[in-house]
Amino acid sequence: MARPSNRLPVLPIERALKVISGRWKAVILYHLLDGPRRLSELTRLLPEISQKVLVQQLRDLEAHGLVHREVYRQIPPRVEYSATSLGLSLEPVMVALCQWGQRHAEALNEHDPVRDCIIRPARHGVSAADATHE
Amino acid sequence: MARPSNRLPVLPIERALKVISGRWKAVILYHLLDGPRRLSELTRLLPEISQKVLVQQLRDLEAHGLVHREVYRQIPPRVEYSATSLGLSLEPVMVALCQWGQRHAEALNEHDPVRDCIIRPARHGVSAADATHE
DNA sequence: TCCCATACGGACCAGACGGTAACCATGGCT
DNA sequence: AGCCATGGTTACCGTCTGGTCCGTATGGGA
Repeated sequence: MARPSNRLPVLPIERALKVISGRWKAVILYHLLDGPRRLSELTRLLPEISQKVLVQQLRDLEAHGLVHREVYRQIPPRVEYSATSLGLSLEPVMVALCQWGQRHAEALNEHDPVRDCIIRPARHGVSAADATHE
Repeated sequence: MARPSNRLPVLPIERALKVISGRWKAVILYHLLDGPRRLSELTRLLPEISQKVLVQQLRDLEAHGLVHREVYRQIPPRVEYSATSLGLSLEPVMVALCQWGQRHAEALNEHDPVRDCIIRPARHGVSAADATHE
């Protein structure tokens, strides 16, 4: 973890929201659910995010204990970001949020084509129970 | 509903987060789970929020279909805010967020006294199945 | 006539947040 | 010497958000 985690809200729900409601945090976390990713991988997976912002969001997630950052001293450098167990434990909550978001979209502007849920909607045989770190 | 709901993010999870992650929205919504509340009631229940900000948050919630605003033309004026069915449907998600928030608090700074969850942790005989509006 | 309660609305402001663009350090390869 | 890839960082900036303070409209009651 980077810093001793600056003061978060005391109410659990506000704390939870504060921790995951950054502009790209949910999407980033989603891409880490399947295992570690290098920064360059994430950059390629999420071209809409500038690298600076990506690093920023990752560092926030790290500071809040959701993401682990592993540096391999190689040339060229290799840095891997992975979800901690705390980060992984957020998945069901994210799924719930996603499902509610779909419901919300249907309830309001049903004319809009309902987009696929980025958070896995239903898992069959998945292997997200490995490198957990922290 | 106030406005036709300005464009929300397309990804369901981002949409959900955008809709509920205002500074006071979760807490406000919590207080509406049990039924309609007058603005003055909410002001008294949540003294830390200035009335202007309270109205602001309520109007956002209304614009996004989570809250219904009922005006009674009386003197002095009477305005009641209540959760719509869409708003009520968010409760389980908020509970999940709250539980995860507690877990997060314990995982990081367990020395801090774990605060009670503002979102009802387990309900016994509750009557939140009434005025639903929308 | 003045004051009260209710339910706002506008002016103004400071900080957080996200975004662009450019720069930097390392060491291998040619 | 110059270029490449990786993984950053720094400077700067515009917008959004929440916050304070104060004004306003209505009509009842003293």
